[in-house]
Amino acid sequence: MTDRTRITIKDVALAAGCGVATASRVLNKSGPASAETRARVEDAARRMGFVFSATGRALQSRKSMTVGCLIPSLANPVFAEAVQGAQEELRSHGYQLLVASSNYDDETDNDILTTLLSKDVDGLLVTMAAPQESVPLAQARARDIPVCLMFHDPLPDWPSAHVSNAQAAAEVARQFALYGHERTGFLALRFSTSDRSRNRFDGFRAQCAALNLAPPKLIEITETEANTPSILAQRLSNHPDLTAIFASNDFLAIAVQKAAPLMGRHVPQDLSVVGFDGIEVGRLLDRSLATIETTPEAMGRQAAQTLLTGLQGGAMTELAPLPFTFRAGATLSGPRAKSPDDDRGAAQSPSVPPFTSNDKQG
Amino acid sequence: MTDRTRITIKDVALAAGCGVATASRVLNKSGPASAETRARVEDAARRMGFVFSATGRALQSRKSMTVGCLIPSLANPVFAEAVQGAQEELRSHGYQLLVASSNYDDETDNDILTTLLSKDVDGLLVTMAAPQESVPLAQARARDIPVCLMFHDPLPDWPSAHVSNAQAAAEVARQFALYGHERTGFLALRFSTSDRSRNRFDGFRAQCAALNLAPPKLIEITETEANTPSILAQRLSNHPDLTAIFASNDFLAIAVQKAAPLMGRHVPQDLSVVGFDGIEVGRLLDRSLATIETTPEAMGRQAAQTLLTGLQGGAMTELAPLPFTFRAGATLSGPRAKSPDDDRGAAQSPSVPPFTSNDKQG
DNA sequence: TTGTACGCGTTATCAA
DNA sequence: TTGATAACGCGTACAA
Repeated sequence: MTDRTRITIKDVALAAGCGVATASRVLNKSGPASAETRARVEDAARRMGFVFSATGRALQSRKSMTVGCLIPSLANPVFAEAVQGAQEELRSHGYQLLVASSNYDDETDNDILTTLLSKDVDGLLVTMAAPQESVPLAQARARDIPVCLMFHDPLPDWPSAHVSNAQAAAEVARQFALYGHERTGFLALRFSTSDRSRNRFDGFRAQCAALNLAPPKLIEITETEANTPSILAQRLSNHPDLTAIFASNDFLAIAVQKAAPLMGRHVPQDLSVVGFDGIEVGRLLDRSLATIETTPEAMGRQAAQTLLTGLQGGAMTELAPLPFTFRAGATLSGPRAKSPDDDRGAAQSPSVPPFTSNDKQG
Repeated sequence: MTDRTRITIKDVALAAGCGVATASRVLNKSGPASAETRARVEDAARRMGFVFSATGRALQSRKSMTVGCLIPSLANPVFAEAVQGAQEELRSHGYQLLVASSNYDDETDNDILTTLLSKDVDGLLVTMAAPQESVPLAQARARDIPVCLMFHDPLPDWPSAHVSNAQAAAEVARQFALYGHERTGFLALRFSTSDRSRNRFDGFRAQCAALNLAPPKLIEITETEANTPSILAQRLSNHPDLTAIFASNDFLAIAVQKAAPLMGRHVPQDLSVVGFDGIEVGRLLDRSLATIETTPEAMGRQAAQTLLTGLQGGAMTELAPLPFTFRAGATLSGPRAKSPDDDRGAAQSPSVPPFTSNDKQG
C-alpha cells in the first residue's frame, strides 16, 4: 500500500501530471499556476501526505532554518529555562533548535560547536567556558553566522543576553554591609573556567572594598566537595572568621545550608548565606534562600530575539543587561557577634528596601 | 582574506590538485589514495578549515544523523533531565538532538512532529498528549523512522521508556492504607490530555478498592488554580472529609502544602500529601515531600539506547519499566482522627519498609 | 501558464 | 590509484 520511501515533489508532480517546477510553485505559492493545475497538485500532495524535505531545501537555499544551542547542562534549571524561552521564540519564527550540552567541559564545548557548524546552522546561541578562545566560534563569525551568547557578561566581540554579574554581586556586598557583616567569603565552583563566576567575584570584591569590608575570601571547591556536605563543612571550617558567604549559585548556597550544622554553625545566626540565580526552589526551602533573582527564560527569549534580527541581516548590537532583584530570605541576618542581643537569629530587615536593578536603569 | 562563503570539498580538491572523489575518499578514509595525494588533501583541508556539510551528506546518504525530540516543556526539570540524558547518549553515537516543546498543547504536538519529520530526522523521542491519534506519528512509522516514547505507559504500537504509572500509584494507595487513611483524593492537572495522569489515577483507584479504601475523589484543576494557593485552598476545601491527597506530580504536591494552611489544615496532621516524580527539591523542603521517586535522566538514556538499536536496524521491543522508589517524607502521617493521641503530627513509620519496584521485578 | 535544466555539497559507481 | 559523473530533493532561471 504505502511506499516505504520518501515522497518527493517529483512524485507529486507525476501524480498531478505536471512538471516539478509547477508543483513547487503551487505548493510554495511562489508563482503562477492555473486554478485547475493548482487543484490537481494540492490534491495529489494531500493524498500522498507530501512534506517538503528541509534537507533538500536547505541545500538549495543555503538556509537550514535551524539554530544551534550550546549550554553546559539541561540538568540545571537555569539553563533549561533559557533554552525553553529561546526555543519558543525561535519556533514562532520558523526556526528549530539543535541543542547540545557540554557538561561544563571546555573541549566538548568546541567539539559541539564544530558539529553544529557542520550541520549548517543559521545561527548560534552559546554559553560556554571560553568564548574568546574558541576557534569554531571564530569560524562562525568568519562564515557570517550570527552568534548570541547567554549568561556571559558582554565580551568585546560578542553580544550577550545577560544580567550584570558584577552589579548583582555588588548588591550582595551592599546587603552584607547593611546587615553588619565585615568578613565575607565567596564560594565558587569551576572558578577558573567560568567567567560568570569570576565576574561575580570581581564585582563583589570591588564593592566590599568600596564599603570598607575586608577583602572577601575566595573559596574554590570541586563538584564532589559541593555534593558532600561533610567535606564542604570541612572546607568551610577553615574559615571560622567569616560571618557571611556569597555562593556563586543557588545550589551551592543550599549546600552551605546543609553543611553548616555539621560544623556546628547555624544559618543565619552564625553564618549568613546568599545565592545567585533565584531558582524557584529557593523560595520553598525551610529557610527561604536570600539570593539574586534572575529571569533565565527571558534571557533565552532576548538572546533569540537578537539572533533573529541578526538572521534577518540586521546589526546585532550589545544588549542591555536584564534586570535582577535581590530577594530577601531567611538565610541572611546580622552576625551574632555584632548584635549580641539578637540571639534568636531571626532575619532583621535593614532600613532600606530590597534592591532591584530596574530602579537604576531601564 | 577569508572567503565569506562556505568551503566545500570542491575547494579542497582544487587546492590539492585532485578530483573531488579523491578528496572525499581521503577525508573519509573510505578508499585508496597514494600517500602523497593523501598528504596534499589533508594539508589543504586543514589549511582552509574545511568541515563537511552535514546537509549535503544527509541528502546523499539519506541519513541526517539527527534525532527529533518532542516534550511538553523544558521548564519542568523532569523533562529537562530526560532530554539531558538522551542527548548525552545520542551524542556519543554521533547523533544530534533537535528539541522542541509543545507547552502541553495537543495541536502544537502535531505541528512540531510534522516539522521534525520534514527535517528528515532519523529517529524520534516523544512525550505528547495523544500519541495514538497522532497523524504525523503514524507517518513516521510509515516512513520506517524509529520512534521511542518517554514517560508514557507502553502503548500497543509504541515502545516507551517509562515507570509503571499504575504500579507506582498503587504503592501510594498502599502507603495511605498503612498509615490508616481511608478517604483519599487524587489531584490532577490536565487530566483529560495526560495518559500518565490517568494511568496514575487508575492504578491508585484500583489499589484503593483492593484495600477496601473508599474510591478516591478525582480533583481536576487548571494551571491557574494550581498556581494560586488561595484558589487551590478553596477547591480543596470542597472535600473536607479527605485525609490524604495524592498529587499527580511534585509541584502540585508542593502547591497543596502551601494551600493547606489557608484552609486551616496542617500537613501532615490534618492532611497527608504524596507527590510523583521525586524532584530534587522535595528533599530540601521544610517538610520533606513524600513522593514516588523516578529517574528521568535514566529514562531519557534508556529511550535513546532503544532508539539507537532501532537506528541500527534492530528491533525495538517493549521496554521493561524503570524502577521507582517510594520516598518517605514529612508530608505523610496517620490521619488525626484515626490516631487521636498523635497530636504532634510527626510521621510515624508503618511496620513495613518503603517499597521499591526493584524488589518485585528486575 | 508551464516545463526543462542546473546547481546546492556530498558520496557511490564505474571506467580509466 | 584516480577522476568524471550521477543522484539525493529542492528552488529558480530561462525558454517555450
